[in-house]
Amino acid sequence: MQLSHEQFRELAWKHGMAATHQREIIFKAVVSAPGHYSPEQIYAVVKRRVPSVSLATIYKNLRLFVENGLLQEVTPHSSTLRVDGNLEPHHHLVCTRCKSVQDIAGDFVDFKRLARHVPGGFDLTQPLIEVFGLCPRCQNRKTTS
Amino acid sequence: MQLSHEQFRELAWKHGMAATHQREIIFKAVVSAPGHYSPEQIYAVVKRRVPSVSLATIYKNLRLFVENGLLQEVTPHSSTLRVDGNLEPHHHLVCTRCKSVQDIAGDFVDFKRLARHVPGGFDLTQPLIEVFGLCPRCQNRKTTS
DNA sequence: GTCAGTGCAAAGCCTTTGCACAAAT
DNA sequence: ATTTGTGCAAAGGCTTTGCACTGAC
Repeated sequence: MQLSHEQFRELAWKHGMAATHQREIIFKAVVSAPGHYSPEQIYAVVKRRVPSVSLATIYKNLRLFVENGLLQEVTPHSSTLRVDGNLEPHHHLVCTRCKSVQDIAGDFVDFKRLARHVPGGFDLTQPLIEVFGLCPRCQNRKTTS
Repeated sequence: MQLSHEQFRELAWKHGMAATHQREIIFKAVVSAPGHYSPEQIYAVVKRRVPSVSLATIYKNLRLFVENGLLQEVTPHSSTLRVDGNLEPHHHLVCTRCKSVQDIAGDFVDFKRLARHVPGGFDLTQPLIEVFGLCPRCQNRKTTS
């Protein structure tokens, strides 16, 4: 995705964020190409253009972007280890905001079609599927909290 | 799930693990009821029956169970923050073992059916779906590494 | 001029590791 | 007897926080 300076300013203002130089570089670093980036990777890229930038600034801004819905996390999950006490095949419904997880059943996935989009050799014999959304509680909390 | 002492021993042996007392209590603590448990939670439960147990033992065994396929992680993901440079709606295909993530497209999800299984009020307006499996590389690595 | 953002260093969690002792095979 | 597991304490990695300075509005 390509974004002009003006477009970024508007986007930032729309979400009540100041349009700082660092912030713009960070955002562009993430969306300039599809990919799944770690804070360190983004730090390295941003540092080329803003050598004084700190990793803490990267973290603060990524978090802000995610909270405001400008970016998505690859893993909208709690980052702590959880193991599943349910050994039956089932799927998960996860709240993007509060990270709560509940089990869901149901055959809403067309595995034949899915198989067509999955690269050859990828093993889906025990498929677990996670669906992300916003739980009722979190919808009622104002956007930026 | 209920499991007899004998059943656990067999299960352990089948995977080349010694059937220790702690290990059995830990496993049963996880599978005795469906739920998504943190190591701390399991620690608390196990400690009631084996007061000398340490948190490190919980971690070591949970990891072992997951590696051997006796348990599933709720989040079979890298635990570090990643943001997505792809702002278009898309889904993820994640390798349970090496945690690699790739984008997949395709309409393999029946959202009407899905909606039927999702509790009322859960917002799926921007659904992100993650499908877990084993990538070709990881299939070729032997099970216990 | 005011308020929000940045950068630094320090603190905080969660998780893993190394090692001596204990238990399982 | 040998091998594998346990428990402790210490180390490690990733992420957040507090605070003075800087820059946006």
